[in-house]
Amino acid sequence: MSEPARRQRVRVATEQEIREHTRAVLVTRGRDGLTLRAIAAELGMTAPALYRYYGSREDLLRAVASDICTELAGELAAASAAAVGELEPADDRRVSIAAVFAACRAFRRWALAHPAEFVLAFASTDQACPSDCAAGCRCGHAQFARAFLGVGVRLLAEHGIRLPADEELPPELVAALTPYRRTVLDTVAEAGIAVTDEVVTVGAVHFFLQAWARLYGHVALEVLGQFRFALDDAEPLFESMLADLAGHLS
Amino acid sequence: MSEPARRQRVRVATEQEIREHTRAVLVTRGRDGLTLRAIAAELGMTAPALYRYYGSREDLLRAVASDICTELAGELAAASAAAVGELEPADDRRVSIAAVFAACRAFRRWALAHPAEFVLAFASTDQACPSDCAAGCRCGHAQFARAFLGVGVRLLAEHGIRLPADEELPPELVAALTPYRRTVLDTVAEAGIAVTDEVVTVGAVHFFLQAWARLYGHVALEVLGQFRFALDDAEPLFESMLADLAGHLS
DNA sequence: AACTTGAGTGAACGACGTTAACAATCGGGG
DNA sequence: CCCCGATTGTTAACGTCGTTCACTCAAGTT
Repeated sequence: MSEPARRQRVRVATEQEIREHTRAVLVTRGRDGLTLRAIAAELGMTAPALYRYYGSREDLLRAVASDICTELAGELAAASAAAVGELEPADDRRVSIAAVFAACRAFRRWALAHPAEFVLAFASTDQACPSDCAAGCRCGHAQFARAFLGVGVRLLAEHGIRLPADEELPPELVAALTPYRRTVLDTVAEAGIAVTDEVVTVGAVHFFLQAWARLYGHVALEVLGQFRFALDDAEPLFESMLADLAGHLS
Repeated sequence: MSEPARRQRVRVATEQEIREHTRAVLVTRGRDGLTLRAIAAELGMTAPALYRYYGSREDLLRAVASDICTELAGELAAASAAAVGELEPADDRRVSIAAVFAACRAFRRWALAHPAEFVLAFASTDQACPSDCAAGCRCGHAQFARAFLGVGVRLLAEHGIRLPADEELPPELVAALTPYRRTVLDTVAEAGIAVTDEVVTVGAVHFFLQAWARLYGHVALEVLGQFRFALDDAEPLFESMLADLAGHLS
């Protein structure tokens, strides 16, 4: 029975190799130069061979975008862990805040260093989820959100954070967020992070989504070059955004 | 001498007609169906004729994106003015805040109603400014920012708003923002809005850019469908963001 | 009336995504 | 061992794309 498994293994390896070379072509030749023939040539193949592995160019790009999100999620977790390692473990909540900051800065740095990949994975309509992107979805954004949730939930769980109580939020906001709160709880539990239900409040997921929108907004504007009309260097603006977020948490 | 001017007029009219039909094709057939042949067919022409008016497909799309920004800027100003008209003029600063809110809501509504145009004008790398997008730049984003500046500066000028003094901001942030502050002052003066220099502080432009990043971040995520992993309806989240912005202004 | 200029056409080029028909290779069962 | 079916790759080709070129034709100038 290892025989079909063997075939399967080399097939999966080829698929991965295709995605890696696709990323390489994306980086070196830009999005316009990202043709099937260029990808195949880099692999020593011809373009139609790619159709043995992916149903279409869009399928392939979707898979690559998912790869990018996975890799980025790992980098964020690593950057976060590294930042924690540099601090005294007894330094209470500052450690957790530093972990979140490190992940945010790593996201910005990565995006600026990999603009083409950022646009493909985070600023394209193409590779949106297949409609029912819910709880266990492995698609790009959800998987990537999990990385942020990891550090964020730690911050919530290990140190009491002042956030608006559910009663202070407008009822329609609570209603809109409640399903996602359940998703977060499931995701966190599945990830093995021990956390009681009371710590992940609706206010917490609200803050999380707002923070994500700010982070994404800044980084997307900067990567797309749409801050240049105002700023040469957007880093101080980014840092002040982080400081403002931290202020909400104090 | 009216003869060459006449030629010029019909030429300009044709250029505009081309851009209008380009938008129509973008809306009806989507970005993938936006081919030169489709555009030309809608005009009763053939594709090569378009090259008499635009040097390339990208040139044309850039011009269309600029058109979109101009139109949107007008809509935002109109929505803002309409909201002001609905209130008692004596209602102090609430009027100005309502004007800003109306512009923000109009931006979101427009983006959701015109996703393809939003992506073309606000989420593409292609049509970035020709590098020196500075003071008098007529390119998309700057022109569009002017519309927001209009309502924002009113808010600043007519009613004292509590914003951090320049000394409270990190010095590198002040340094990064000071050139843009001058640009804003010039833009505002050029637009005929009477405002003293003291009202447009570095803190004010800082708040303006932060607010723009939040607004853009939310709307882009929503239009690109990247909130769906969490929310069915992002409007309550949007409204809570506006409320939070207003809180910073109180 | 001859000449210049500008707008528009049709044919064509090279490259693209994709499909179809065909060759080679590989693993498992008589 | 050898043949068989599946898998993986090839080449040739189709239709469409952006773009260029050579050409026509009408309008305006002198």
